[in-house]
Amino acid sequence: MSGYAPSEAARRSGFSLDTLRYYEKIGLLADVERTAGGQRVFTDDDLGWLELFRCLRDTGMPIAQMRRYAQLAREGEHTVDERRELLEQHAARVEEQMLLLSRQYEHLREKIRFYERLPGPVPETGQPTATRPDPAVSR
Amino acid sequence: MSGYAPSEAARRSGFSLDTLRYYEKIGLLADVERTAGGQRVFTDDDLGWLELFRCLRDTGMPIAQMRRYAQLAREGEHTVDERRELLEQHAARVEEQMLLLSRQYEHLREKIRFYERLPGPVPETGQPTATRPDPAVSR
DNA sequence: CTCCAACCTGGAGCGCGCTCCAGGTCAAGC
DNA sequence: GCTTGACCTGGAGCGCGCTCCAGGTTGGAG
Repeated sequence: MSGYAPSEAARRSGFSLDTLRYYEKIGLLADVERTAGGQRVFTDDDLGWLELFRCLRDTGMPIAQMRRYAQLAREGEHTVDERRELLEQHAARVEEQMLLLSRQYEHLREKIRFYERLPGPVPETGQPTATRPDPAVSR
Repeated sequence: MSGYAPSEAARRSGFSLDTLRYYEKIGLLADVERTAGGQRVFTDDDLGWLELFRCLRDTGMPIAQMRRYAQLAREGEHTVDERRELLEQHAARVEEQMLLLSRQYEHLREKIRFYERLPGPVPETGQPTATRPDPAVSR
């Protein structure tokens, strides 16, 4: 139920072996267990952390902040407020990010719609088209 | 109505002067006009391109692809199909990106909700909590 | 016991997208 | 005409997040 070889941990977490080692080196993962011979053994708890890191990474949190979070968590219960705060601020940034992304996605779609309205290799007509063909469309 | 000094173009586009020069250097912006003395003069058309680049950049398109797009556009009307294709494929990637982002945002929210349910500095109870406190939550 | 694939370490290198710098030129205001 | 701040160029440097490498060790299968 617990105790995964590095390759297995990589497979399950979706991070590369190198990344797992890197995360440990910079102090994201701390106290990863070892065999007598020094090979890493990842626990379910480690995998839980990795899942969290993936979430934070996918949402664009810089590593320095993840480190801070992990550090706080290791310091104990008295840091829960700060941890929640950190996550909430991050969530707020993610919301902005999603908003921007969907706005820009709409622009992109608009631009594509323009291309679809082109019937074929007909010279672009209408619109105060500039000398260079392309933009002027999305405005 | 047309003809902006570099600083003005930077202000309007939101890109830094260095970035504008960089974009020209690598061939994103081509044929930027110059004064007799060699200083750049940006047109409305240039600003249109910059707006497009911002859209593509904000949605995560790598510069190499933007370059390709700009190149195609410069080649003329016979590349419209390829350009549309390029944008459509990009839009598809953006959709995936938005999906991933909102999924991970939900995880984040879930995690925050966990913190909010903590009444105070009470030891975490319930759940098969691991030795290390923090993750195990978001699973 | 032997083999070999998986693992270890410290440190160098990389790809991206800028950003900064030195040393020189331009041009608008006085 | 002079000053001064905006601009020019080529090229080096940077911050991030890995990724790769050399050279050595471990440990399970046969």
